[in-house]
Amino acid sequence: MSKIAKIIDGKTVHVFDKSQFNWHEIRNCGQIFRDPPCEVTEDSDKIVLKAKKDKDSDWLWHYFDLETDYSEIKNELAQFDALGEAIKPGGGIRILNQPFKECVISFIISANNNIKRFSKTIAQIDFTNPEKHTEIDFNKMGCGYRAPYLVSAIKMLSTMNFKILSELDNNMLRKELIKLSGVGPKVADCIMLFAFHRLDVCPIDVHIHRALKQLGAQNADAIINHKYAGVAQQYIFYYVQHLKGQLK
DNA sequence: GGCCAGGCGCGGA
DNA sequence: TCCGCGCATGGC
Repeated sequence: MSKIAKIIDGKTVHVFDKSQFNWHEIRNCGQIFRDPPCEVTEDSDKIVLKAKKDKDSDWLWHYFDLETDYSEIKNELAQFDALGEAIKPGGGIRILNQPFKECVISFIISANNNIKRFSKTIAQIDFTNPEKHTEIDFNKMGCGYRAPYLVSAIKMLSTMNFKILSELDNNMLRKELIKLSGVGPKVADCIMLFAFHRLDVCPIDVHIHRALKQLGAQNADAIINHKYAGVAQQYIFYYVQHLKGQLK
């Protein structure tokens, strides 16, 4: 039984360890770009999550990965001197279990785009029924040249089985995901981390490379290949955004 | 006003 | 298999 949180009733979850749950940090570490799928309110001694309409507390439990103790992950990553400082500002980060389709669609749109712009696009998408959006719809939402990729990928998604994909190892899974149009190595890694919870997968881009160098990581390879490399990546991403002062 | 954005698809070598 | 290029469009 988790010491972090407790299911109170069918719609409510209480998170008692406030040091490892912070929606602002979860929202701004680069894994998700929209409002939470539940009410999040803070009490003096706990955080209260209340599920919306079609969701329930079991769903929230899985979505927020409340079984996992992130203090242990933080301790493990803190062995790297270069990460010591980077972990501090985003201590409340958790890696979500995002719905597969939503994750694929979101990260296709993120490619060669900026966060502010594509967040606005993502806010307009109906993720419960993405099949209903046409190429013209996606164009109106500002998807640009990615509109046909999205239509094609969404169609292909309906032939894919999340459970079967879940059983593949990292290399095989990446290979399958790249078959989706608009999905290359970088977007595939994001999907693996944020929808398949492959915490060892570390989406690498120039920012992360630069940040590791800036943090003085002589052992960047050891970090990138660590079993929690993906989580480390999220602390680094948040840390950089935090320093840039670009967080709302 | 020009460069950039959490890259990717495509054609040619 | 590996380059180099073009790409919609708003933010800055």
